[in-house]
Amino acid sequence: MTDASTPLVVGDVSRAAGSRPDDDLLQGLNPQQREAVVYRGNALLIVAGAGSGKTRVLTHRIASLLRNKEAWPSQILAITFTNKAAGEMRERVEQLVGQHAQGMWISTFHSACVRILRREAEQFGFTKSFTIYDSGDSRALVKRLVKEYEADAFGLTPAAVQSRISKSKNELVDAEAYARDANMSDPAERKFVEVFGAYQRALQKANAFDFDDLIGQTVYLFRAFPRVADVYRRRFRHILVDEYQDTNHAQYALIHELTRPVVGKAAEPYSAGGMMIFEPEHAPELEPASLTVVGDSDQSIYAFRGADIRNITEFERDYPGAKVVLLEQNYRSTQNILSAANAVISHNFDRKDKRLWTDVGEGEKIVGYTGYSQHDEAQFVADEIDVLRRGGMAYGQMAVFYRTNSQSRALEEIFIRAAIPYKIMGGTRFYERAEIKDALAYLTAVANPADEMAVRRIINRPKRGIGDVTVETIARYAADEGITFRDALANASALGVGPKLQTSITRLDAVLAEASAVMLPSSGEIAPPTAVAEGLSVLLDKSGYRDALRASRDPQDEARLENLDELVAVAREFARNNPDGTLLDFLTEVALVSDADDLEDASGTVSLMTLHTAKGLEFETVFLTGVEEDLLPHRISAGEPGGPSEERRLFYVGVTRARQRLYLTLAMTRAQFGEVSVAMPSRFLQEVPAELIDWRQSPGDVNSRGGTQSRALNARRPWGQRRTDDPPALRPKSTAMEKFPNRIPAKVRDNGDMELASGDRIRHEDFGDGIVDAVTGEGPKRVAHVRFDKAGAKKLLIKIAPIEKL
DNA sequence: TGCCCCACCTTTTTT
DNA sequence: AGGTGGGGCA
Repeated sequence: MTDASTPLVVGDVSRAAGSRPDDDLLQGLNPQQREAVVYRGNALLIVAGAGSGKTRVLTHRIASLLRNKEAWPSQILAITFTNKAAGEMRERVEQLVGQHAQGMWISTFHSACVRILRREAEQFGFTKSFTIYDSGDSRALVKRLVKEYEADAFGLTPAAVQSRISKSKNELVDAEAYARDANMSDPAERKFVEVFGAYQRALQKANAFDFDDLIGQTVYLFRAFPRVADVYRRRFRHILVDEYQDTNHAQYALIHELTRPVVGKAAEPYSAGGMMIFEPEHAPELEPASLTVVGDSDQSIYAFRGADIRNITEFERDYPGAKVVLLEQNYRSTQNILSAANAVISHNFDRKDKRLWTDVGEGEKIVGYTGYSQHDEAQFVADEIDVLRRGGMAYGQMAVFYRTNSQSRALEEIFIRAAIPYKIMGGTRFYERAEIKDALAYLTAVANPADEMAVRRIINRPKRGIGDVTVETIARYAADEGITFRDALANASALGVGPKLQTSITRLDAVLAEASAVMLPSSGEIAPPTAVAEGLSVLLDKSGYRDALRASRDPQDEARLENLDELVAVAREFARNNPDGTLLDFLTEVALVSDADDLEDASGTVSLMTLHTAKGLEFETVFLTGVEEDLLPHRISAGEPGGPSEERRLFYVGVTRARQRLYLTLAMTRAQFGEVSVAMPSRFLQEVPAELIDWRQSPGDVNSRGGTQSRALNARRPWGQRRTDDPPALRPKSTAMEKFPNRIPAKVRDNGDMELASGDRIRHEDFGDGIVDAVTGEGPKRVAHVRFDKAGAKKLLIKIAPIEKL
């Protein structure tokens, strides 16, 4: 996080004569890639298809700029989508140019903005110790305000309010601007304006930014203070943006601000919040910085949160004279996989045609499988992983993708039973766990005492007998005295609360003060690198937080203690990597780093993740599960403009992650909301040319019950009886193509409105005869509770179960 | 104030 | 189905 603060040098940077110092950087690049590396001009758009080596091109381009002495490291700003991508890029540039990589800014939009805002916060009413609200924090705040303003009476749910605020900010429309254009004759709209305004005031009061503000306020800063903007325009001469198709309007505007020409005359020497800026006495007017963007509109999957695909499609208009380079040769996947991807994505009508190709050959066919249930589907995946593993493929080379996080459950259950090591990427995040948020709130209370939310969060954790009534008393006292909530804790005796409460409050105040002394030593002293970890331990121990967990009889609290230990370990690790890192640096990193970023220890385990998380990754083998209507494409996308296309791109992203083997799997029934429902094969399956898929079990097979047995049933057999002599991969290939020529079968097994009542006798293809105990549910979701003579009690979905009435 | 039970809502994706 | 939050009661 620290910056080498290289003095800014502008002007002639001479080129070495003779052979280019970057010759070796061009080795092994195809002509298009080479052009993308060597082109020099104000604007360059690299349209990079999946797997076309864009990271290579980007890193080599940066290295080339450095090697040729066309730029100092400090003049380079490279923006990536995730911290992980940033780390990888830095590493690869370092491999190419060694120490010269230091001083470059390679980071996400959010991290870059935090660095700028910390330096400039005082320019506009914040202090540099501001904290960052993640979506959970924002949600909590919105929720409180919705309640306070009784906005729910107008049909405004916290989730809706939060999303509207976020969308608005992504369009650079702040609370004031929104209020100006709002339709104030609509009472619900008026209410929203009120809440939006209150939300923003609360953030300001807490000296905090939410995710969207990090970008939006930086843009505001640049526009309101051109002199500040000029500092960064002079500094960053080469700006590179990865995943440009996923930028939203605010991010677009930020880049636009940074790539304006510097028109103002250089002002007097100017120090920007710690960054020493040396400006030559006669700073010349400067050309705009050169801008390189890389993107693929076919991989735009974040429109739902404001990403604007037009940023890439209209790049040439925004930057006249821009050069466009197309990378279509794919170095990742087999031709079969690419053909499937090309075929599916070509169904999106509003795109420029682009066809990925490779010279590595056709490769294996795509394998299709249809399970009876999601457990059955998961069992197939587990069995295949087992077979591939025995064939020599490492677990780390295999990944399972799904559309929604909830789908991971069934997979996990089966994987645990099959003893397959796996790791869930993303998912329920470590940093969203209650105990971690508590611990971070303690740290925040120390780092940014203005953050009332943080103090409120921890004031009664562990239980100190400080309830709502007392909290409000403190809040009122703070307001009356004109001090912060945090400072009010120091005057417990003046609050007019009972002696027991006074003691509790004073103790908490003392703990916070002690930790503060450890982590934020008074001026002059420098906190040792371990200060954060030590301070955190002080907070957790002396507040009684750990003791309370230890004393608890809730078995989950054991795990919570371990999580806290892990957080302390993270703090130590942070200290190792950032010897000068402060408490604020730590909190910043934690707020901006997602779990998806720590993919390092995924070796040796199968990776499970959502399709969104999968973007930018690649695996030898990919299982794309739940390829069903209403799931992929997701039901909710149907109603949104551009939704179905975006889902198709999501499918495309998933398919193109696979290097050699691709599995497309689905289930005929899926339990959702605790209810079983019938699933239909996804339309995307129809869009894959039939000859590319080898169906081990097609939807047609399942519906006609071709004598195969449910794997879920296999799985329930005792271990010894498992048919190890019949591993799935060695089974005769299905000839089901004619039964399911890649068309959604017209004859799904359908019992129609079969009437069943308790007492009826039925016959099931697998379970034999039984008697109906009860029927629950309605319509197509009616479920029969059946006691089978041999197989015991089962619940069956009447509409599709292979049963007949006797 | 704290605990327990019930109702409800979830499940789209994330920096 | 499972988790969370709110409300009511001790």
